[in-house]
Amino acid sequence: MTALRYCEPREAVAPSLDTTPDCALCGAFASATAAPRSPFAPGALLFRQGDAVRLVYRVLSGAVVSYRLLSDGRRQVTGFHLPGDFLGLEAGVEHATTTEALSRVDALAMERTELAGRAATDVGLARALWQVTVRAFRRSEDHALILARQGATERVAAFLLDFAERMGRPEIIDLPMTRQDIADHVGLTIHTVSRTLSQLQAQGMVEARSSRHVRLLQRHRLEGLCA
Amino acid sequence: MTALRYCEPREAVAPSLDTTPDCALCGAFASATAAPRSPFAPGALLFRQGDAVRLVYRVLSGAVVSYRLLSDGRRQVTGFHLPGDFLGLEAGVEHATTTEALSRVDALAMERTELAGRAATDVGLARALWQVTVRAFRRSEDHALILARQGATERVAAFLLDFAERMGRPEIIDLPMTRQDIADHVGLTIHTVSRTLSQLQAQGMVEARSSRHVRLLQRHRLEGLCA
DNA sequence: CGTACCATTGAGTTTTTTCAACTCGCGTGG
DNA sequence: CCACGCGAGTTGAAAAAACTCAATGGTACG
Repeated sequence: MTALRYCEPREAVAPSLDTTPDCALCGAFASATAAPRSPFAPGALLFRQGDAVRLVYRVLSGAVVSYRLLSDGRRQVTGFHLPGDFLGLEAGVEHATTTEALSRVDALAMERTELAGRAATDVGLARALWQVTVRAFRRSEDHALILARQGATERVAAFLLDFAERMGRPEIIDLPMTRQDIADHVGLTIHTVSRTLSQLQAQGMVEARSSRHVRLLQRHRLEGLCA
Repeated sequence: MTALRYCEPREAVAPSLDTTPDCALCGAFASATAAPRSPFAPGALLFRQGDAVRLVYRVLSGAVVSYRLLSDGRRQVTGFHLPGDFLGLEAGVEHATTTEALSRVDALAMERTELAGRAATDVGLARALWQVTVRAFRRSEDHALILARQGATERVAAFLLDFAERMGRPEIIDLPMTRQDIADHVGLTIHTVSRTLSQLQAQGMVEARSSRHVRLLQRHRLEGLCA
């Protein structure tokens, strides 16, 4: 069940300073005085950039996108969130991103104050919060590296591989986001993303069954691109 | 005194979920069974990418650069560290970066196991560790945004402003790193960085007294570039 | 004073963006 | 049922941005 992914991390990101894997956060959400929120419809906002952090979430189903809007209207997609992911933990007192449901989304909610209160007495929970943040940091640095140093082909390939990995390496990946979302995530225009996908398909690495369903035909070649 | 910067953060990055500013980490380093390490000479490595995390540091003086080497020889500078900064806290069991002294560097060292042990019983310390990581995460996301969406001029301007800010906004900023270091940080080539600086100078926003000493003449115009 | 490293600058090339046109799929309303 | 419109996606051609290659200039240090 992918909802438990962060309790059994398959990423090679080890916990910080100590090595205790930890599911305290999952437990906190499970036992929280939090109702499973009524599901979010596609396009619904879980929270907005600048909002005070009241609730934090754990995604149960569906997909979510987080982004920041720039003053000149450009948009930076900071990440996509899948079942098992936590939302809002790495925020300050204000949310740094707007977070929007891409599909129908079920999530567990928890009061930030309740979580903070528990962490103040529960060292295991405090450590878990830290670990989630460390993972988010690592993910962000990996992403920065791609943005700083890779061309369009590498960026798109890396995105596809990463997303497939997080989906559990299915035969065909079902992309819940638009090309624009991808472009705003990997720092390209929608045109370049589209062209690049067409090129990957022409080279036989990928098959686009429809624009939202992509089959990865030659994972090793894609991985080679991300050197 | 800049060495206490992280105890009195001037960044607008608030602590996570709760608002307690916290200097538990400073205290931990101050009272650690850690010798102030003999200073590092310029070019000396504090640790290497892939090393097990044995010691974590707090910089007292000098400047430090952290970077990751890619398989194809390219290099991504993840950040520069100044007095007051902590090094190695956001790492997993292995360091994700190589960290190198740019100048003569004095630092306090602490055993990772000692810090982890204290954090296991000291909730305040655990929270401080989390907050430092949250800040690193925010910094990384801000950086990713620049890399994803900004042109050369904006990148260089943002770098100069950020560095000046961290130095305490001196009249003239003294860059401890080479052009190559800057280029590898902002995701450009050394040539583009150099050209861009020349342009900023031609436009009167900056004065290069020498290649390592830059005076910011029109901060507002530079800030305008980073819109 | 020469060597080595860092930095700057110019010229040509590559990559990506921009601008524009066109296609596809899908739902709505005539 | 079909025409229409709309948003999403694709593709081509021209323009802009950044990179590569190459040469030159500057500075520190032996």
